[in-house]
Amino acid sequence: MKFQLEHTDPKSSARAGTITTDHGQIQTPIFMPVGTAGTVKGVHTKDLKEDTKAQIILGNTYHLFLRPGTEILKDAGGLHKFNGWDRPILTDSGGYQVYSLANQRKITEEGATFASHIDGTKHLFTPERVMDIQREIGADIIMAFDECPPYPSTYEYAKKSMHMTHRWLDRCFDRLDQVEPLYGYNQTLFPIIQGSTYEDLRNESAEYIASKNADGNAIGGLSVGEPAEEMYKHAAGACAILPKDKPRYLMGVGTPANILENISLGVDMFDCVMPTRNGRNGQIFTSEGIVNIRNKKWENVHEPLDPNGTSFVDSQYTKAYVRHLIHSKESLGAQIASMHNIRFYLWLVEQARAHIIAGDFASWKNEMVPKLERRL
RNA sequence: GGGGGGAUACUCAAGCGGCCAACGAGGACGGACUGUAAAUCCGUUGGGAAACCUUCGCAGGUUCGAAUCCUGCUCCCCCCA
Repeated sequence: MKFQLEHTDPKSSARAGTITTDHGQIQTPIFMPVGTAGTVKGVHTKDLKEDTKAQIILGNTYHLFLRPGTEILKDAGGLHKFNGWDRPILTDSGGYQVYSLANQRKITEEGATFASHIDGTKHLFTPERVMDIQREIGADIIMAFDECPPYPSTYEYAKKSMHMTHRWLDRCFDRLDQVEPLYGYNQTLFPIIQGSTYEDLRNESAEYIASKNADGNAIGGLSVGEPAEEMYKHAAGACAILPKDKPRYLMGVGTPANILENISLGVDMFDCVMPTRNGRNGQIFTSEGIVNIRNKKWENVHEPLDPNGTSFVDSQYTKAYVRHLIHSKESLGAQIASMHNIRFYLWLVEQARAHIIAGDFASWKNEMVPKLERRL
């Protein structure tokens, strides 16, 4: 994997660049739709490619390991072959599940023991095992196995956890050196900054991660319930330390406004379940604000979901119709909402990129953010 | 014609003397959702800010007290002829 930094905004830290992988290029800044179980829920790969214009999607190590399991993925020839997505894929390591499935896990220096949320079976994830599984899944970008401490965490806990994540990182790199990719293309490991919301810890972590000289770096431990200002502060702190010539990935972020603010701070890559999950639950993100499509006020509004929308679902379907579908629990409603939201997120980062290249990103961003946060 | 069962809030449906403005489900309305245990979860749903007022087919009655017991009426369903 290679990263070419092409433009930097004169009035902010926003950047535009190109990531090149063996499955194609990614223009940054980029939003990556989440496809936990090997699918971006409710959206065909054809629509994902041709309509939403997604350039890279996520998968999840923990979920894919439990089901369908790595034997089947290996026999398929890796996740790309299995799900028919021939563009880049990034897999999360399962570190976030260590956090979100907290009530059924145990963390030790060796690794994390989980009880499967599907059948209760116990599994031990070590950094080595997680690297092996990610080899078997075969994503282009793979993530270090980390611990994402909850918000808030005590300083002592955050510090211990961060140091353990650093030791786990070394083990990830060691393992990766010993095991070749299985499918004939390269895989790149991104290490992850931790340290909860403690500035000194986060700086220490960023220094350590930067010292690894990886081809890309991730900012973790944020978007776990902290105030947005806190997130921005720590994203900025990370960007100040991480190398400029490598892509920076802020994990799990966020709202459209969050994304523009973080692009402004120097972040290049984002992922979030929001456009898909919230879309399934009736929340439509638009160029004019946030629409809860279930609300009665849209009942008889026969206008596009987003007047400036660039997905075919925007010209094809009206607010009143999508409200009807969501109310009726018709799966097409969830599908339309997901497609619209993903296309909107990608339109947003495409616009950001265009404005960075044009040199007026900062003023455009300041104009957009209040609109994006408006409740319609 | 004879016998039996039933009518409860927007709908379905519990309750069968006081703890009932009335379980539960659906619907409706509103909210939440940030590296997906989520096509999920939460709240409200007779009126009123409240004291309190009006509700359980209709009309009477028994009782300190009735959606619950009694009488009559009106509708609905089932079985027999």
